[in-house]
Amino acid sequence: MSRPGHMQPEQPTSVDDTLKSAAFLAKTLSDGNRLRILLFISGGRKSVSSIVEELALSQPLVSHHLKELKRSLLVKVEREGPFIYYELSDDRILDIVQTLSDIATDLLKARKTF
Amino acid sequence: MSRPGHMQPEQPTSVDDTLKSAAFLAKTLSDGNRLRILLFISGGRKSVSSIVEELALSQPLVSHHLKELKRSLLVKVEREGPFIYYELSDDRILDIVQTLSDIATDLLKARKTF
DNA sequence: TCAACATATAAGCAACCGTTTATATGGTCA
DNA sequence: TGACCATATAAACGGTTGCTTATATGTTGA
Repeated sequence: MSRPGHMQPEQPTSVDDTLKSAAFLAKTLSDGNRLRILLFISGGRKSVSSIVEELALSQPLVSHHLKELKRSLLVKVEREGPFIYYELSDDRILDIVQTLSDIATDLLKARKTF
Repeated sequence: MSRPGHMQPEQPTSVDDTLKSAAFLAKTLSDGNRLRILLFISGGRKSVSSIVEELALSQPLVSHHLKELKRSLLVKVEREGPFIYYELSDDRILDIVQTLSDIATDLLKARKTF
């Protein structure tokens, strides 16, 4: 059966819906500080305070960006005593950041060459 | 030699500068209509009016988005008579859009499962 | 030169974003 | 309980974004 009783009915997902989701993810990646945070926590789960120290950003600003990353499901959160650890939820995000960097570098280089 | 006389001096590019460029590209990808335009012109160079027709968007809106795509160097432009054709400048953009879509789909599926 | 077409630009607007400053929440340990 | 630490939230701000409506620019063919 394609729809067992205990599952939610699967609403058909249009191409446009998927593109909207992709655009939503891209928006989350569209801030330099958020990319720095993503790269930093890609080295293993990190507490908020360690991010604040490493990236030299204010604590509320880091909290705000982490909230955005969580909202787009790009990070997983774990509480451990008074500390809260953030972790990358999908490593393919790193590939995307890397490819975006490569493309940006190439496009700029090609423009200067003209 | 690392710096022949006819070349511009290469200013050192920091990791943060590269991340900023990547973030800038991501911002251009952060709108559903721009992604639709990119996918459409990935099938070969397209005139503005054909984009307007295919995507059912207003002509000024399409022009506006094309300007953004051009500003971030993601498209190349060619005039031919009264028509202006836009073309993808780097096919890796398609991989990125595809991967973003995949990740978005997986993250949403994983969330519903919990 | 003029009309018709293809595209770009300008002005305006509600909504959103990144950041700062200030304050609240929640956990730990004495 | 209360002081202390880690983190989150709220409010306010200037700046940006996506879109619409209206107008301008530029090309073609008569």
